[in-house]
Amino acid sequence: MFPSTSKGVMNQGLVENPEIMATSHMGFNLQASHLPLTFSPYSLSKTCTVGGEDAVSRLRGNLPSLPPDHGNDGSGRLGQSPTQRSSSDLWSRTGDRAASDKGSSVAAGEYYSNNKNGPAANNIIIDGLSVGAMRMKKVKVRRKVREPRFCFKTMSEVDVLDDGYKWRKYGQKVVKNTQHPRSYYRCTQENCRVKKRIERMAEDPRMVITTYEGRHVHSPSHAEEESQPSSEVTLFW
DNA sequence: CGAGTTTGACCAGCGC
DNA sequence: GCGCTGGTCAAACTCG
Repeated sequence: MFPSTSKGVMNQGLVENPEIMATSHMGFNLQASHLPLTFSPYSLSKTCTVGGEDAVSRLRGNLPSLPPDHGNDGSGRLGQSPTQRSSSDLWSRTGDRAASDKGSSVAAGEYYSNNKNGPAANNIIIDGLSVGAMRMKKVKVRRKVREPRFCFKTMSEVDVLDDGYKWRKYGQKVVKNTQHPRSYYRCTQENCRVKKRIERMAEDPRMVITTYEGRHVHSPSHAEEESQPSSEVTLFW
């Protein structure tokens, strides 16, 4: 479903929004209790460190959810203003199907291992963005609907991170070349089609790879009590 | 009893 | 065209 890197789709020279934009579009929220944490891309184009001892905690609750159709023209690319475009020139498009489809099992390991910084404690490293595609099944017709995707890895005992949203598991699959199954979750909020995949790295089972797909059209279920002042968030760079 | 999880089956895309 | 693989569905099951 998502173009693989091997097919060269990733290298068409297209420019996407900085991944962090997509991150905020998705209303991404992460709890500090799972540090250390490392964001990673499907492929490298740039590495940014949202440094700080409590970077993750500051992340939580401070990434605004995107209005339902903002920034997505349905073609799989995030909408960009000229201003955004200029800043995104530093970023190259990553694959639409990076961590899925053929080779994805290794993909997880390969793409993430590109991060040479390693899981530095309390540092968040974001080095890429992938715009993905997803299939939607309606009756017997599955149509492709591309959604922005964002993935990161955390060193955590637990698989499912508390990101403030409520998820419902809808599938589990053992992917090739990995001993750990990949779990599929959907946001339980009505009309919210955000999904996330969770799997453990083959190379390092302590590392949990979480891939978000889509954008939340609502606030975190408990954002009110746990969100921080928006002034603390510095996810636009 | 409702919500969430498990799990086998099914389907689509891709490579050969 | 066929086989492989990842993603999704949905019935059965579990849990509170």
